[in-house]
Amino acid sequence: MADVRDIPDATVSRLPVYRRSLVQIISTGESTISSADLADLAGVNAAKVRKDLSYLGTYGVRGVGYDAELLLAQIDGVLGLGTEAPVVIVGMGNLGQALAHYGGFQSKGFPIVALVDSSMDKVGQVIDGIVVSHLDDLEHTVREREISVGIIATPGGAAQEVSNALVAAGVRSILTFAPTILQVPDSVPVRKVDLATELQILGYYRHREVTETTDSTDRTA
Amino acid sequence: MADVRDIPDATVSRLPVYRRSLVQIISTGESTISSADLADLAGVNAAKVRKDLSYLGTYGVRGVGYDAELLLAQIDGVLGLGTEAPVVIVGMGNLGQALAHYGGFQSKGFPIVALVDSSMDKVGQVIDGIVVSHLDDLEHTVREREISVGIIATPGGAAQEVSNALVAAGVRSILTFAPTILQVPDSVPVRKVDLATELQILGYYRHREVTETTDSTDRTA
DNA sequence: ATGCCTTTGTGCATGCGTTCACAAGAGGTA
DNA sequence: TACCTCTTGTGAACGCATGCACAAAGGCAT
Repeated sequence: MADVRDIPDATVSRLPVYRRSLVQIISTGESTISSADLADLAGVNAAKVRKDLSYLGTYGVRGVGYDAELLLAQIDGVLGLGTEAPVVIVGMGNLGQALAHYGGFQSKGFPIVALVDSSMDKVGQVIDGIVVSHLDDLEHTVREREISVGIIATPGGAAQEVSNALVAAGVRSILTFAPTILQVPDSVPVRKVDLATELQILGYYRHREVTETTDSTDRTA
Repeated sequence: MADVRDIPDATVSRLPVYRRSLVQIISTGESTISSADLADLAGVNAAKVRKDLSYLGTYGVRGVGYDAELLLAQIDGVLGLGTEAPVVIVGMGNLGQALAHYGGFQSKGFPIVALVDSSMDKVGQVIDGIVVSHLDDLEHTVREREISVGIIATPGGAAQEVSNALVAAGVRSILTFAPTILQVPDSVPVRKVDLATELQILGYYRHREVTETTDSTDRTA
C-alpha cells in the first residue's frame, strides 16, 4: 500500500532493530513471528510494530503472524541492503582506527574499502589491511572504489572541510562522529553520533535522580 | 520557573549542543548571545532555543540576549557537570580500547578510571595507563572508585549480563554500544549507540534517492 | 524623561508519533 | 460447512514537539 518513499523517520529508525530481531528468530528455526513476539524482542509496543510494518506493504497473515524470511527480505529491500555500500573512514585517530578494526561494519554489508588522513604520519600506514591514503586523494579514491558512505572521525575543527570534500567526491551519505553541525546539501543524509553528548544527556537523568533524593531528604528535615 | 526535573527529553538532548556552542562563543570573547545566533550555531530554530532555555529558568535579557557564562553555568548545573562522573568501560575489544584511548571523555568531565574484560588475555594489560581488571571484580571496582557511569563495549551476547553486573555494582547510568535491548531498572537511564544501525538508517535515505532517480528515469522512458 | 529598537518569553495552532481498541480476515477443527 | 480462535490492519484519540507570531520588557540614544 504505502510507497517505499513514504516511510516515517521514526519507523525507519526502528527497522534495523526489527531486522536484528528477525535474524535472531530465524536462527532459532522459527518461520513465522507475531507482532507481539517481535515487539518483545525489539523492546517496543506491538501496535507500533504492526503499524511500522504496514508501511512496508502488507506481509502479515491474520491469525498467524509474519513470515520471518519474507519480512527480513522486505526490510532489507527498504534499507537498500541488497547491495554492498563501500565505506571510507576519514580521520585515523583513535576513533578512526578503532572503527577500521571494528568488524561490525563489514559483516553488515558496509565493507570499509578506504582509510584517509591528512597527516603524513598516518598516510602510508597499513591498518586492518588497508593503506591509509591522503585527504587530497579523497575524490579519486571515492570515485574509483565507488564509495557511497563516508564516516567522519576527525576532530571537530576539520569536520566541515572533510564533509565538503566527501560531498564533492560524490559520497551519498555521511556518518559523523565530530561534535559539529555539518552544512551539507539536502540530498546527502547525515547521521551524527556524539559520544560526549550521550554522556552529558545521561548526566541529566543521573543528576535528576540525585536532586530528587536530596529533595525528599530536605522535606523530611 | 520550571523545575529542573521537568525538562522535556527533546530539550535535554539539545542542551549539550547549546553548551558546545556557548563554549565556542565564549572563546571568541563574546559575553552575550541572542537566541538567533545560538540557534544558528546549534543548527536549530530560534524559537526552539528560547523555549528550551525557558525550562532552565529565565536568564535572558530582552533586547540584549543571554549572558553566555551564566547560561553555560546553568546548563552545566542541569546536566550535572559540576562534579566529575567516573566511568568504567567493560569490554576491551577494538571499540573498548578505542574508547579508552579517546580523549573526548576525560576532557568533558567523564574520566575513565577503570577498564574491565572477561578474557584472561586482556586482564592485566595496561591500556592508556589503566590496568584491565576482571569482570568478576566489577562490583569491588565500582564501589571503590565511586564509578557512576558504565560503558558497555562488549559483543551483544554478553551485554545483558554485563548490564546486570553494572546495575548490581551500583552504577547510576549506562551507555551501551551493544546491539541489544537491555532490561534495566527504571532508575538507571540507558543510552544506546548502535553503529551498524546508523549505517542501515542511512541506507534507507540513500536507497530512496536512487529509487526516486530511477523512477523519474522510468517515467521519461 | 521619552521613544525607538531589539530580543525575549509564550500562547496557539499544526503535525508527527504513539497507543488503544476493535472490526475484519485467515486458518484449523468438528 | 459452520464455528471458533488467533492475529493483523487501522481508525481515532491523545500527547509531545515544533514553529509562528506577537505582546511584554529591557536598554540606549537623544
